[in-house]
Amino acid sequence: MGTLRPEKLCANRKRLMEELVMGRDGAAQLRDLLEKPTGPGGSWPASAKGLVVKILGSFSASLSLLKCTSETCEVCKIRASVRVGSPSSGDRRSEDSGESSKRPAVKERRGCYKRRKTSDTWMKILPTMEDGHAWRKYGQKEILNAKFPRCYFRCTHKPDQGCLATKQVQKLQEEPHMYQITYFGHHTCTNTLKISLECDPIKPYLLNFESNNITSDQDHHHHPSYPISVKTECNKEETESNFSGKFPVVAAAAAAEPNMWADLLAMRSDHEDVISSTTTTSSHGLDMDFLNECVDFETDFSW
DNA sequence: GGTATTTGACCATC
DNA sequence: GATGGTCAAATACC
Repeated sequence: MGTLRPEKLCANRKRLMEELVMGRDGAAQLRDLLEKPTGPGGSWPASAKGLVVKILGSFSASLSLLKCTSETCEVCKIRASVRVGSPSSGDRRSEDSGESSKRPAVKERRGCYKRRKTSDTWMKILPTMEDGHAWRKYGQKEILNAKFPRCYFRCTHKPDQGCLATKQVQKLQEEPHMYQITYFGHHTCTNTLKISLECDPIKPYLLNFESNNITSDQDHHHHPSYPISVKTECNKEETESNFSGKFPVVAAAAAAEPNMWADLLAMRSDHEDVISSTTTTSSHGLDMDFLNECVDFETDFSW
């Protein structure tokens, strides 16, 4: 796989963010207008009607962008394959033979060999390779046409709990501070669920997730009420009830879908310049308005 | 001494 | 034969 720049991963994603920001700004303006006295005869001013059209347009555009199937978008390609893929047995040979059957008739060139993306495969681009799980490195390879080697990790709990989750981590060639992380399989091991906001200024939006008595990610989806603690400042921890009281949507979504959050936060970093000029930011640097909006939006959209 | 990482070798795939 | 993924012995670290 060649090296990917985040902005090349999906130009539509960037546009999606811009459309969502426009929609949010429009809604805010509309709210301000609606708080003012209505015009003669009790009718809303023409500017309010124009804003409604603008907002509807933004959200329509956003929805169509979410249907992105761009050939240049690796994320979309992987997700598309995930949607059509069937659960794999974990047998690499059978997986690869399955991929061959879907491949175009044109034989791929050498160096284009890729591990099959199954229903348990997804990719992220993040400023850190930390994701709250314990991984053990088992290999590293120089990859053709890639500046940085690819590192191979498997779950630390594979020997004792048989957890088959693995991941591959590779620095992006043109953005060495970003990591392309490809996950294979879900964790079936048990560990502790904790969400902490890193205080490292280099990665101010990172959330760490550790599950507590969770038997699988599937269970995690079905029971979004696992104990969660959220560190909003260094060495200061908030209880789940405190946090969920302040940010109920964030807490629920974090419990329900940690992977989505990593995606979301990476996306947020990409668009920080756009967001920061239009939204409020909490004391620890995490833009809760933005997160809440994204959560509201994303929870209605299943990949 | 136990655990994690490194790295060359092996194997499957193309 | 080239490439990517994994294994496993050697090494490093705590």
